[in-house]
Amino acid sequence: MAKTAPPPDPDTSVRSGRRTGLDREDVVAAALDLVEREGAAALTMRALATDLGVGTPTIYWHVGSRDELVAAVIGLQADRLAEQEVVGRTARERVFSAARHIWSSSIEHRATTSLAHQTGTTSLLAHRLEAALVIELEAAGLTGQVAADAARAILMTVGGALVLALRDPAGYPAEYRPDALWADSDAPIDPATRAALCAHPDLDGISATMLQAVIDHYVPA
Amino acid sequence: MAKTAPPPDPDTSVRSGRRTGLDREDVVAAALDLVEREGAAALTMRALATDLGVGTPTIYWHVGSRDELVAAVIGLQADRLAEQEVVGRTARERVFSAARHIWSSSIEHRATTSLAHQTGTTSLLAHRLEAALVIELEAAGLTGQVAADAARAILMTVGGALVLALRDPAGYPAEYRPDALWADSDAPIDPATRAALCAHPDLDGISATMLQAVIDHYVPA
DNA sequence: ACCTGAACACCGTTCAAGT
DNA sequence: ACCTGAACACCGTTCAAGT
Repeated sequence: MAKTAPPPDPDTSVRSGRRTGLDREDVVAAALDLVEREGAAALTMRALATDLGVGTPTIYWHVGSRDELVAAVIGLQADRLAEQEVVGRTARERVFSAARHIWSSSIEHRATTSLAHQTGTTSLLAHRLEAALVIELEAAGLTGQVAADAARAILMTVGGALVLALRDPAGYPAEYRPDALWADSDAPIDPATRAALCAHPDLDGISATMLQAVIDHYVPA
Repeated sequence: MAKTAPPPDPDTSVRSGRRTGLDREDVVAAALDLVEREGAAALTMRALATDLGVGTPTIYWHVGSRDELVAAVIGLQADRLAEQEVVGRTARERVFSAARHIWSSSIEHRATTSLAHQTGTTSLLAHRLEAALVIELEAAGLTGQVAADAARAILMTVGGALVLALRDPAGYPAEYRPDALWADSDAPIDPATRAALCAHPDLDGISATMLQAVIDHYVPA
């Protein structure tokens, strides 16, 4: 539903000579595509330029710098996520729905989420969904500081689960992986507990449970 | 209380000629010091080599690669954090104390925490304090899956607050800062709520409140 | 206004060569 | 065993120059 730019003048869209008919919008979309395809680390100015068939300085002309490009990419992704519809009949159900959208879309587009995470632009990525959350909270009767606190508490719950979900065990040496740490730990811990700590956690389930608890605490039934 | 290496042979400690008397331990300690002093981004192999007065390849000889160096740095910081003592009389108080250690030390050493965050080694940084948490949970009567779930829920709560606390507003363009996003947002939100969302959140307070709620949920009184 | 080739100062990493 | 100088292939960024 995002407003799409009208097609450029046919004469300039014929990419003869130096004009490529490239738009800032095109550059940002290609960057997001690159991240989703090949991961956050693959987003280099040169790789993006190659994808678009232009020289590297062209990217700079359109977006200014890599930091601005990243911000624009995260912003675009945020726009796309904002299309998701909040469902549910009760206030609690609808708040839960909005919060779960943040969780599931972050997992689904984990490369982009990681990019936001690494660059500290998470608030930008979450902002639209956060707004949806606040609207539902207000519909449930919360306003002012209480609504803001509730929104933050919910965001913290989702964000905390994402920190655990998005860390890449393949990213660092094997002896530093969580399961190896617990297996090798000399802490006086019960074997059953140790086994549970080594196992792959059900983050989706824990996250949902905590989310429900936080929402029940803030939103009246 | 970490075992310190005995002083090297006096003859080799005289840094004449090629021997520098440098240890892997020294390299990692200098790297951690560099991060704490100048931030996560300042940790480059060349800067570290300059700090230590050696050539860059020397760093590689001692630590292998930058990824391994980062893992070792985070591990060293984890060891230092582990010295903090858990206090409190009741089980809930002690679990709360252990969890707050994770929060406060992460804030206090935010540069190192950011480094762990960016490189996906958070689990490594938190592991020792996590172990302390599990020990207190077991002392409170939880074992196996329940203890592991409780530990994860507590970690998620702390981690979520850290995501919000550690993002650097100066890092990206002004128009993408959280307060600007809320001020410019066209979402139908009550002015009082909007103002509360623009204001600097009391993360320390929210974090403590949520932590207490999670602990009360898992740990019997 | 839009785009390029060529260069700058960085980065992680390697490797033959020294002692 | 430990350390170096020099190089490699990358990176973000800039800039004079083109149309």
